[in-house]
Amino acid sequence: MAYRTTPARMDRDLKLRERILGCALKRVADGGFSSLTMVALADDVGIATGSLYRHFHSKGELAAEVFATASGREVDALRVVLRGSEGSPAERLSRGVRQFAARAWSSRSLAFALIAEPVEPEVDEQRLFYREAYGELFCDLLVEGVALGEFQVGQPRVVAACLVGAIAESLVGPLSPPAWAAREAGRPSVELAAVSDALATFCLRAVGAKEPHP
Amino acid sequence: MAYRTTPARMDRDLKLRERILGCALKRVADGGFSSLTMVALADDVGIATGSLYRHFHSKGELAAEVFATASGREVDALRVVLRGSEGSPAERLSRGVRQFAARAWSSRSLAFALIAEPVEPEVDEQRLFYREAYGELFCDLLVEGVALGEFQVGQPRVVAACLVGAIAESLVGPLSPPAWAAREAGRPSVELAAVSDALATFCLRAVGAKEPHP
Amino acid sequence: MAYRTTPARMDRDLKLRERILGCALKRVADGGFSSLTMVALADDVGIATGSLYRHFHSKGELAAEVFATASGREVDALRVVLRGSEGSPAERLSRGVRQFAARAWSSRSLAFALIAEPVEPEVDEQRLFYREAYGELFCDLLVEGVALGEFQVGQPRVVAACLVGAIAESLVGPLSPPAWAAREAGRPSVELAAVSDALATFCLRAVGAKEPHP
Amino acid sequence: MAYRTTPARMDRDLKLRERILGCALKRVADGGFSSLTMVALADDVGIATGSLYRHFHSKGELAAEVFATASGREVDALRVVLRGSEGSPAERLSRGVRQFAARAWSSRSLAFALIAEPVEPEVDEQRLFYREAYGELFCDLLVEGVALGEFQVGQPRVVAACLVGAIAESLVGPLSPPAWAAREAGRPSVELAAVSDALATFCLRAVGAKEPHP
DNA sequence: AATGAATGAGACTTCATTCAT
DNA sequence: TATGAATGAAGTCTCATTCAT
Repeated sequence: MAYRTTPARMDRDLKLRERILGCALKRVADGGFSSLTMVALADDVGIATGSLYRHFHSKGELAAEVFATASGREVDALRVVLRGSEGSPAERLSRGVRQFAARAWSSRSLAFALIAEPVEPEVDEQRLFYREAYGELFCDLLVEGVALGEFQVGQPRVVAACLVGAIAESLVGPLSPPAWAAREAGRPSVELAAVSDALATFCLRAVGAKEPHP
Repeated sequence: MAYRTTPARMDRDLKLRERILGCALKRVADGGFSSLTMVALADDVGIATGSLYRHFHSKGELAAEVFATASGREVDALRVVLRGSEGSPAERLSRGVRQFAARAWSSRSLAFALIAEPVEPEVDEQRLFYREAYGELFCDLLVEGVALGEFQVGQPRVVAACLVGAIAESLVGPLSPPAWAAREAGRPSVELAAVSDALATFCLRAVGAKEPHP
Repeated sequence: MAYRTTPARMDRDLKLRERILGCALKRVADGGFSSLTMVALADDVGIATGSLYRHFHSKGELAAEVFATASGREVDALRVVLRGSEGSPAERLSRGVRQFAARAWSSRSLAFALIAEPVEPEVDEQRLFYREAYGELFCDLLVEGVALGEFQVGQPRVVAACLVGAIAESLVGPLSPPAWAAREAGRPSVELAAVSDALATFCLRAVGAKEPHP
Repeated sequence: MAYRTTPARMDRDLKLRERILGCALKRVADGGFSSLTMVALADDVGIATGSLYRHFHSKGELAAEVFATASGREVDALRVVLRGSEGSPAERLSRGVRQFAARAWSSRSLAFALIAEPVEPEVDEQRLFYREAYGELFCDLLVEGVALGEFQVGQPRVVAACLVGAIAESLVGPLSPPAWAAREAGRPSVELAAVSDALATFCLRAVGAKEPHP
């Protein structure tokens, strides 16, 4: 009652909240988001199910915060390198990219859960399959271009994946329901044509194409 | 015997199967994979729940086929342009990328469901948010590099997204559980260092950095 | 229409009916009664599901007839030996028992399905467990009695199982719902006391107890 | 922590668990194992379906425990008489058999469900019918043997049932899939010939045949 | 008469959320 | 305040039976 503002309590609550998030993160890292159930989580933490709801209004909120926590760390780490480190932008870009890859590598399964979230196992299989299918198409083209002296690409498979990712990601923003709603509400939003142009230029340059095409 | 192979019957069956897939695709496009339930789907199609199981052994199989159908179309369309159209590789790459974007645009929400699969709605929100956060970091760097004359980038926001996508996607393959298993079984597999190098080169070139860095 | 009594048709129908029963028997022998489904059976026979219902009103009827067919064969074989063969009753009894065991042995899984029908796998496990538990109790007693020179038993484990079976089976009749109903309807029926006495005498003699106890 | 081990709570839980088992037992006794469904059971107990799963992992586990509970009581009761009571082995055997019969009698339908588990009602009918058919064959032989002074049998019908039970039960063990697997894996296991011999001797003695036959 | 796709009730199971203690 | 048993809606899947073709 006269409880709610006791500093000691606030402190304890904060600690508990973070312990919950820590356990949840561990669960997601080990078994993906689908293994994050409230009962199992409460058990991990050593508290009652109902007590979770003192700290999070719903499971969705909790899951979102788990995602945010994990991603937040990565964004912070990236910020340090990209903004705060020495060297030219190109050096920092290179360094940032490499660090990102190295960090993801060191927490493989968490990174996988964050980047490629599982829905149904069979669907996941398909996703990997089609990602490779796209990649292969680009890969063939890259090899051909390299043979003609038109492209400069050392590892066509990796570069092909990069192209797939670049294309997909550049579209996620504009395609996302919020962006959509914005557009329909008349608010300013990126146009497809602009994205398309920028994307094409990006890809051509990335593969070392001789001259920038329109 | 009389009946079993009647063309009319086969035709009707094929049509029903495709009608089911069609309705399922619509559901996924409208509400993501999480809105694809057998009861709701059967209701959409106007048949009994059990009847779905005459055409698909399990929900997973159905969902996988929905994914495959939708993705397959895109892969096919891309193949035509990338492999079968006229022009130099660079021209074809450019054309392919633009077509991909245009097609995704025309089926916005399905494309979104395929590229950025929903888990819990709140988690999805976070994903978009953090994708932007990553993007913003890169964007700042791009702007800085452009100001210094080090990078050549017209639409920093889009290019930043491309970078995020390229990085994530190039890692999805090596990070995926199957790739993992392969590595642990001693089978050959792409090494992180190689990916990392190729990735860095890719990014630097894509942003028009003057000189290729290590 | 003028169809129903054509001899040829009747003949064909009889043959089909028996083919159905044959396939059903095979199914039960291979996978127990739980693997007997109408769709699978129709598939085995090579006819339509609905056609099964021309020969059997319901699945229950079909299953009952499968049971009857299989058991009928055994009863017939037993009758030949018990009634129709040469030798004294004791010789015939001995011969009949041995034949029964040998036949069951040669169609192990069908015999098991008939004698110890599966319900739920876990329940089955328990049944076997408790049959052994009963058996062990009797076994201990037999060993003790043999040591005291009171019983004459060569294979206590087998004899213990025989005791369990004799007791259970002698009760199945009187315990069965039909027998019950008969009793309640005032119709004559075996009394528990009589069964109990006969059972005890049977068991004592069977284990070679020196003197018949009351 | 405050709560988790409260005696009152543990007591209530135990009571609920036992209440569930009690209701399940009643269901099985009344309608056999096939009438034991989770929805119906939850309804009987007056709780939600899902609550059953707090006490039992699956329906199979629950059903197995019902079986075990009921059978366990009988085994315990039998043990007391067979092992723990006074008198010679023969006296104890006689007493045990009679007690078993009396107890089964007092819970007629449960005993019936345990001893002769229902699959499909119609199949059950057949089983009873054929048990009688076997019995009748033996009965005739017994009557004949008695008339010749070769057998000593007071109640041929009951003794005939005992013979059927003894034969079936002595075979259930060796015929059971586990025993099978053991044999195929080369592990020692009872041989048919041994069972057959012991069985024949058992039966001949049990019917008071003058001389032991091979 | 034969077909077999369709039916649809009903079985088991999971899990976010609530609320009496 | 914390607890955690209970809830109950919702999901997937099975299969005997029917009936239009």
